[in-house]
Amino acid sequence: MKKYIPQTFEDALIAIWDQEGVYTPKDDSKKEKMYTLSMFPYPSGAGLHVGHTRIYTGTDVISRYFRMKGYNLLYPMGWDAFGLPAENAAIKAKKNPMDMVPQNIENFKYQMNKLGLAYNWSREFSTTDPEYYGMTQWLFTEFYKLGLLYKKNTPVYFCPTCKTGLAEEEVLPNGTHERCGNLITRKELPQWIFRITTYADSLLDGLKGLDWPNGILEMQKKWIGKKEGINIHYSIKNVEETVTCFTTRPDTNFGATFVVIAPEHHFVKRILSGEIAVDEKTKQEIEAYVATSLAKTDVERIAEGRKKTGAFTGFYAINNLTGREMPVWVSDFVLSGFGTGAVVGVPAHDLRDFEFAQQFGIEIIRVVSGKDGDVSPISKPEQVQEDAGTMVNSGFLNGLDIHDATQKIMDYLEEKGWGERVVSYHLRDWIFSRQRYWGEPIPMVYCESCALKNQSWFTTEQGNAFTKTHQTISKVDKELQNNMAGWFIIDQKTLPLELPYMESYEPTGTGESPLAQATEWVSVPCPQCGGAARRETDTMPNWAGSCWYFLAFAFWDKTKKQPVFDQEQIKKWLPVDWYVGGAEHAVLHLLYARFWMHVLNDLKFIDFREPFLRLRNVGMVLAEDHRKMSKSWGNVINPTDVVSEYGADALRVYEMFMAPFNQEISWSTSALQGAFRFLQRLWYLFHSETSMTDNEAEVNRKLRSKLYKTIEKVGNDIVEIKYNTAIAAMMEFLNDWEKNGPKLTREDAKKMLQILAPFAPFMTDEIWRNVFGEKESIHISTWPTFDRSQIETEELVIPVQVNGKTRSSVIIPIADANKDSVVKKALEEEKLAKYVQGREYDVIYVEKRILNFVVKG
RNA sequence: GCCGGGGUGGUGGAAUGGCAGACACGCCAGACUUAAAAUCUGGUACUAGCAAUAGUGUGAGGGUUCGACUCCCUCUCCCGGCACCA
Repeated sequence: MKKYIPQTFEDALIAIWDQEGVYTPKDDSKKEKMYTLSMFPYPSGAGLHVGHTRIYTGTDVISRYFRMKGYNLLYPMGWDAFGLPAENAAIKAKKNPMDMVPQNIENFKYQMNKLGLAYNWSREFSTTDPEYYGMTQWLFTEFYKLGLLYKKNTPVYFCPTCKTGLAEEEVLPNGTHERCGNLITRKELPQWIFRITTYADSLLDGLKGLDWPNGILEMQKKWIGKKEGINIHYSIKNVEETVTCFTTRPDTNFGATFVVIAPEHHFVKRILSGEIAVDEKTKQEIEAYVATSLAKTDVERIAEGRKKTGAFTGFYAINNLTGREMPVWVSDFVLSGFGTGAVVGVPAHDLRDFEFAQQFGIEIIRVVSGKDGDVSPISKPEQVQEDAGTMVNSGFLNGLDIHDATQKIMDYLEEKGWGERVVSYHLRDWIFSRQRYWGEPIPMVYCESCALKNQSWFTTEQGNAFTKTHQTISKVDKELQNNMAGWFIIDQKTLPLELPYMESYEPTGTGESPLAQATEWVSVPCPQCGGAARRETDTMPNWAGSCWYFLAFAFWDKTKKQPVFDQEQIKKWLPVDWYVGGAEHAVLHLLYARFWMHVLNDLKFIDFREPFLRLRNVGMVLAEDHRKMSKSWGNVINPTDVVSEYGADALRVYEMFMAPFNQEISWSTSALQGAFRFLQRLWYLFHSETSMTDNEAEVNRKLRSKLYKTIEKVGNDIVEIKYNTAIAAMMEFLNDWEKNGPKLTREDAKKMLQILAPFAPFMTDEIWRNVFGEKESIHISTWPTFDRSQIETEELVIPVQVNGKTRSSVIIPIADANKDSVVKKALEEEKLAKYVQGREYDVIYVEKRILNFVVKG
């Protein structure tokens, strides 16, 4: 019999599929559209790893399924090739990334084809293609016009290894850079800032109706971090100064005994500059404290834990509610970037405030009662009461629940003009410039002489007109326009602004981009006055290209000339129906891409707001030793090696079978061999004389029923991304089919082949063509239908319990599966009789499922 | 500390109120073989028993139910995320 040797047909099929155009079908608008997408990869020099194969196979299965179900499918692939890893790899290899990236892409594509991934390659592009990044730049200019982007000197996170500024989201909790793993510092640099915060509410609202994993939704919510509270203004005794504190708990304000401001607070600056007079000793103390706390690295802050430090300013803030004079302290537990950079201390009801008060001997006043009306004084950290309760010692709030008290005091403070309700967010604006070579050049020009005349794009005729017509979306304010003096958008018709090829492009570390060295490229005439001007030399971050690539797939067509931003095609295909990728992008790519789409929707460029309707996460693939695969551990599995040894189908089936799709798995070569055996056993059955027949009389009816149940289960499991149980069901069917040579009709056998096709595209098409003589690929065949009446079997097995414990079971014709017959039959069983005989009992019968005798006494 | 996910045989896992352990890996025994690999057949939660069978069993304890891996409460451990966010 013909042996199962995948190497003898897999490569040939890749060529046949390509030649027949199996995966580049005619766009058929009569069918319902379906857009399936894996997060596109950064094409590293190392090639695909087995983690990639898991995401891509998972997306491939559902895509192939939907195509067979008759959907008009968009299932593309492309390359996210700008960014630090590509550039760092190129520096190491002493090459230009422009030369290296195409080689890496070639290799990735070759490996993907080897895996039998059914991409429509006519849609392929790389974010580094000038036609593509020209549009990324165009979008940048549109965002600029709206006032969402501006340049400013800003303290930023700075990676000394990568020598570039970074966004908040790129810094890991341990203070290292998300890409390179090295420690981060801070630096003040001129940066392009993307005002994502103006979309905080929009991004939060959009999460509502998304079919995404719970954890990812929660992480985005938390990252946006919306908090509703109130800013309370406290005037400072004997000085012309007001300190504003943000709080979500104004209900406790009768218990406020001190105020703490961040070391960066403007009041501190006024004291240190001598603008506000204090005695020399206090000034020196504050100076010393501020200096040490600003010099602290994040690592030192973390190491210090919760220990409270601080310095007294010598000033007092007046609490209008109580008339109390509250000492104003400086401490670094108050963060300058959150709220107002100042907090009011209520030590009885906030653990941090308590720790601070205890450290410096400040009075503690209880204003909320604890459990059972407890109003005892608070002197230990575990007594600090942050939970709900009833107000005490709080004047007109006494007796109220804290939530009612919060509303009442807010109304009161606003009425008196002592404060106003505000909403605060954790989300920060997005630092959007990188001082690196390998990214999209920012299409802006700076003209010194126009800057002196306070001219900018906003003062041009075009700028004026635009700002007027876009007032409802545009968040441009006067201050921002003044900040942008001298800055002009390059003529959009000249896009793409191509990245110059440079012999030497290493990062400088001075805060200046390597592009500044490309003197010819940098100097341009000013679009406004025509005088000498300079191009912006920073580039966009690696996230830029991935913020809209899923739109580009809708209209990209390699077989045609220069693509245009085709709103009709976008409308037709978007949003993405199924988006598959790792959970590591929870607050990076997935937040940024949503932000761009919200803006584009406001601009009416697109007719939807949320780009990804369904998100499914893939679990990591660990090494056989349960550690992460890594060159240094020497435990890396290369998928191409696996394919040459076992074939792509075995690898695919193995990775889909090992565990639920979203769960982490450890590599297991013996389990992979099990997947290979499964395919091999099927192969033999499809090549055996005795397993199939053309004679209806020889058909095994039970087997046919099992087949139809399996077809149904596999289809259901695929759309629930339960690939492991889909494969288990097919294995179960195989076991039945193998036993004692029961027969299927050839037509039924073909159905079995079809439901396996999304998982094992090579073997199934090989058999489809060579055993069944089909002329067209199995992959463009229609998902099997079946006669439902054939599913029902004639007999049922009904388990019989006594007091909920299973003691026996009865086999009964389905027509007789009513309570009386089942009970009668059960009582004939000797095993049962001994539990039931001579005793009183109730009977619970669940139609066709179970029988339970409830014996009394 | 807070948020999210989880704890089931030797291993990966299945079952989401109705026969716990499907399916697979591993292991044991057998067949084929000079032998090994491959392949095939049978067995494989734990305890007692030659066996039929009985008892126990889904992290721990309690509850709801005729019936709980599944629902509720308390606790515990593991994984992921966030964390001096006022």
